[in-house]
Amino acid sequence: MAPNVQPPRGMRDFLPDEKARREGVLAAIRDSFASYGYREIETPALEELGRLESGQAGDNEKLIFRVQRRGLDPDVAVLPGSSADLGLRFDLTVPLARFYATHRAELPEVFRAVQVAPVWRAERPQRGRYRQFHQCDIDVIGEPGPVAEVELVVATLDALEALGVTGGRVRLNDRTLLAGLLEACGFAPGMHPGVLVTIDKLDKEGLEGVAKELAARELPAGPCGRLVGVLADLASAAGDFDATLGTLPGRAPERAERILEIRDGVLEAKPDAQVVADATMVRGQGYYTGPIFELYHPDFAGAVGGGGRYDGMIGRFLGSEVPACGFSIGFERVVELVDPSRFSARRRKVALVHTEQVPAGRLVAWQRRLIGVGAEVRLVPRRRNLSRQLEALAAEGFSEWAELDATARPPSTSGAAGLDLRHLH
RNA sequence: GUGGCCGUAGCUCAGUUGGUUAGAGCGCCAGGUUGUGGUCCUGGAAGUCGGGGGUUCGAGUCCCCUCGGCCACCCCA
Repeated sequence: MAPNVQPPRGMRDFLPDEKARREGVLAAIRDSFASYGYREIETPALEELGRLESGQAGDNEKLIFRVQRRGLDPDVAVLPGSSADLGLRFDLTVPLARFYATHRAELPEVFRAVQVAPVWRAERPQRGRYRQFHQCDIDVIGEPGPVAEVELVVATLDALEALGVTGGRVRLNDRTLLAGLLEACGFAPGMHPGVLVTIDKLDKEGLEGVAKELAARELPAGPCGRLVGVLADLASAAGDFDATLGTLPGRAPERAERILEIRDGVLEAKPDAQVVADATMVRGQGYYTGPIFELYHPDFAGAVGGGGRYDGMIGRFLGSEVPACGFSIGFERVVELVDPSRFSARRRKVALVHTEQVPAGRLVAWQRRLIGVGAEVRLVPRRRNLSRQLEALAAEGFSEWAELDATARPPSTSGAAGLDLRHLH
C-alpha cells in the first residue's frame, strides 16, 4: 500500500456503484423539485470570507476552510487574519442570498431556486458526517407568506417519497416563539444561545438532563425553573400542542399562529404528511428569523434535513429587505436511506470477453455493432477462471456475454449475426 | 476542538510474555488434469506490517509524534 493515497480527511472517493447510486438519488430529487417549479442554479464553491463570516451562522463559521490569498510573498510575514480572503462555503443559503442580490433584476419576483452542490466544514468526521458533503436546497425568495413554508415542506416530503423513502417527519417551530418563551421566563437576550442549545437536547437527554445542564451553565435559577416548568407542560401535553399553547407564558399563542397555519396547510395539501409543531425544536443557524423546520427519519438519529425563514439575510447583501425561506436535504444522510436496488441497471448490458489474439479493431467493431442495436457494451479481457469472471459480470448487471478469440471474424452484414451471444445468470 | 478504540498482501484475517528469510483462506497469474468454462494437483507474483522517530543485540509486537478510519462529546446535514 503506497503511502498517502487517501483522499483528505473527511472527504471521499466514490466507486462506480456508489456514484451511480448517488446520481440516481440526485436525479430523482431534482426531478421532484423541478415539478414544483423550482429552477436549478449554481454558485462558486468559494465566497469572500467577509460574506461567509456574518456572525449569524453560529459555529459553522468557525469551520470554514480558508483559502490563502494568491501572490503572497513567502518571505514576507503576513498576519494570519489577512492571509486568507476567500473561504469554501459551509452551506448553500449564504451563497444563494449573495446570488440573489447580484442577479435580482434578472429573476422573477418570486424566485424558486434548487441547489444541489457540495459544501465544506472542517469538522471531525464520523458516520454520516463529512468534511465535504452535498446539500439539496430549495428556497423561495420574495414570498413573505406561509405559502412558501407549506410548499417547501410538502415538496421536501414528496422528494423523499420519490426516492421510495417513507417515514419522513417534519417538526416545526418558530424563532420568535422560542425567543418569546425565553424572554417570558426571564432570560436576558445574551443568555438565549446557550439556553437554546440546551433545550435542543431535550429528546436526547430528557427533562432532567436539560434541567441539570441549565444549572451547570450557571444561569439564574429563577428563569431556569420557569423554563423547566414550561418544558414539562409541553412534554405532558404530548400530541396536543394546540391545547398547551394557552398555558405558555408571554404571547405564545400569537407567536405560534404561523407554525399552526403552516402545519395545517401542509396537512391540507398532503393529508398523509407527518408534520408536528414542537416548541422545543431549535436549529443551529442564527440567521433564521421566523418559522424553522427540521426533517427526521426513524432510521437516522438526528436530522436529515432542515430549514427555515431568513428574512434578514438578503437585505445584508442588497440593502433592502427581501423575504426568503428554504429547506435543505442532507444528501449524504438521505442516500443511506434509499434502497440500493432502486437504481439497478435497466439497459441491456453486454460483455465481450476476449483473448489477446483478437485484433483491437475487430473488437471495437463488434462493440460498435452491438451499441448500434441499443446495448451498452464493455470489452473485458478473458481471465483464467471464466466462470468466476462471468459471475462477477452478472453481479455488475450484465445480462449477456459473448466470447471472442483468435477465430473471431469481423461483424457481418446485419446486427449481432455471427456472434455467439449468451445470457448471463 | 476534546476524549476513547482501531490501521498486517487486492479482500477477510492469524501473528504466542519483542527473537531467525511476516503467514492462512479467497482472489489473481502460470503449468498440468478435466468434457481446452466451472473440478482437482503443482508452482508463482504480490506486504517499506498506515508514515516518521525512539528504546533494544533485535520491534508487526514497547514508547513518542504524525496520517487515516470508527465511536462519544461539541455541533450539525
